[in-house]
Amino acid sequence: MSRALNDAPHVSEAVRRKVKEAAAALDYHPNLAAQSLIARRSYLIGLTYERPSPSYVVELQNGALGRLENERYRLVVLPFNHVASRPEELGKLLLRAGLDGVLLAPPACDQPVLLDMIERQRLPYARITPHSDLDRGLVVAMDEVAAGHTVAAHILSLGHRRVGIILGDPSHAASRGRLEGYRQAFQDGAVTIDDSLVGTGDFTYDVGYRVALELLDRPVRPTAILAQNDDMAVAAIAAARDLGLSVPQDLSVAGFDNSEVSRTAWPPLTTVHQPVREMAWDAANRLIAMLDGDTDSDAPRRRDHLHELLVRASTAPPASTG
Amino acid sequence: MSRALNDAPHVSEAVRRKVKEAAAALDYHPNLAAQSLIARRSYLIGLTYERPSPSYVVELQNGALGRLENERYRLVVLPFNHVASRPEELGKLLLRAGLDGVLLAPPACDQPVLLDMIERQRLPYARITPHSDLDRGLVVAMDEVAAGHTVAAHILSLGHRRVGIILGDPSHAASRGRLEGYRQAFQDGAVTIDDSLVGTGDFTYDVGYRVALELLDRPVRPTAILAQNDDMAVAAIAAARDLGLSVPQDLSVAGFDNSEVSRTAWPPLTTVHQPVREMAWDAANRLIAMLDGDTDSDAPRRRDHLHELLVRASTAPPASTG
DNA sequence: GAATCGACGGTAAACGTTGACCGATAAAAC
DNA sequence: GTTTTATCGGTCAACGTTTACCGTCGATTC
Repeated sequence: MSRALNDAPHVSEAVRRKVKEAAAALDYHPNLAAQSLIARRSYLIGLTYERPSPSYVVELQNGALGRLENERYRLVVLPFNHVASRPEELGKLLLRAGLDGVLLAPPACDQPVLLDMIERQRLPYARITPHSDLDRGLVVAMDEVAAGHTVAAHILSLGHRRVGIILGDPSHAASRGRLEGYRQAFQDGAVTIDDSLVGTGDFTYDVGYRVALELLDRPVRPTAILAQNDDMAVAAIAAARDLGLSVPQDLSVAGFDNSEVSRTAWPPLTTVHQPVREMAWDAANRLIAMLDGDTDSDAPRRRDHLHELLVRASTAPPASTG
Repeated sequence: MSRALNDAPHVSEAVRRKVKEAAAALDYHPNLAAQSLIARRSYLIGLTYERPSPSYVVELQNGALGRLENERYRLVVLPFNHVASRPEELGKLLLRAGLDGVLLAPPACDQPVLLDMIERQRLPYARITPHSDLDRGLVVAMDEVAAGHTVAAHILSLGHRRVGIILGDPSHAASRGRLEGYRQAFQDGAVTIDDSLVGTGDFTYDVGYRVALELLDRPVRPTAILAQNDDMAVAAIAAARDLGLSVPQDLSVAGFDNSEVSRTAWPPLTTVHQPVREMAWDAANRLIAMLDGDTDSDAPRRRDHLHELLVRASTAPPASTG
């Protein structure tokens, strides 16, 4: 009887205890499929991401799982590459997965086609650090522009004026946001960005290395490099070392993400901490609140988390300011 | 009608086509809970692991997901810390999760209590690199002893005789296996392990750093350090640098895992590649075969994958041999 | 042209749980 | 002692599929 296990009323204590004992003795576990069928819930939450750095993925997962712990919900991981070129495929995958809700990390969270699909099917979703259509769905955001501004301002305040930039994957809106932040900081400092010192990477070490080599091969070498994530920043350090330059004496390098490599690299990277874990927790939290019908309509649909600049040993004033 | 969508016989082409069109028009998706109920299957595969390095987790996941792609099965991640001290809790978690099968990574795969529980409930499972009870369940293994032997033999062949060792978490049987491999290699080379140069870490950077500092503080400093994973090896390099030693001139360092940091570190780490992704793929493959009833009883229950020594720039002959 | 056979479409039971409903029993009030 | 009420335990429909079964219709064969 479901009433006994469910602690429902209209059941005597004696019967309840007996039923529970029997259930324990038989290692009885209620059939989740039947419960799902009647509750019209699968108790599954999806998490989609696209081949970013391992530490980012793990932070995302741990954040979401931290909230799901002690809940009935389980987390299904659904990595998917090249969303930008085939958003409908991901949509189908998500809709077929029988989820109660889905957490969308970049760049999936910025695909209008995808959002249209899952909205049509009324699949609840939360977006983690989206960069477009910020009024759609539940949004957990970090101000990428402000973060970009902070790290660029740090470099400028050290006295650097010839600054190289390694952009991330252009399909990630984060790349544009961070660049916009750089621009504003440069404007504030009355410095102009030298477009010839802006290279495009894709967030990977290998491409970052190549782009860094090109930047350092210029007749007037930059004295600092702003990389849009840590992997590319570490690559820039390696490239500098291979050219006989030492960091931070000959070249300052700043990264982005506060990933594991930023701490284990030498010198440790100056970087920007993104509270990925906290944001994933928050996204899961808000999604669950929606699913469980806690209609706190006073809760804002968007929530901003703060970034943090971590100044470590990879940045210093330029050797000779002249 | 299920027959039309299911491509079953006894359905005319016209009707089948009409049904499929209607289904597509309505964005119809069959209810997975109802299907699960009747099929007595949830089409969920669990993956349990315990707080190892991010790259290891991601490799595990990608391997398993690679096999699950284009299958009905979905992957549920179930990290669980401190299994050794509370295996029954993980057992309950797994049994309540409504899984069709579960992939057990270390150290969960070496908990007899856990295996007992899930066997009693007839939950199929595959174990990835277990170290005890190798005859229980489906086993995907790598010979840790042989791998330890290989890397230790490499260090000895370079001429090192005073070798420091940083062990991993003692609760991981891998730590013991690798150490046993070291021992055999030392024995082969007629070298004795200096127990005062053996420190115990826990696979993390921070503890690895502390242990490395202690080892390098000895009156007779080791000329090489064998770390049982890459994070601790990178920590050892950092510790050496902080003491004014350069790697590999003053100290050789070898790691384990071929993780991302081993490639991005400076100098790049000599390490042992564990085919984690392949093993996870294989484990998922064998688990699915079992679930789908492909009773290839001729398939061995255990399968060994090969390790590979990657010699990079962090190891070299000792500066002065004597 | 009638009978048999095969193919097709419809109907209904089953999966394991929940929750509403109903009858019965015991307790309380008159 | 009888009526009312509250509480408990049991029964049954429902969730959305799948699959077995059955009836019917058309086609083929004698």
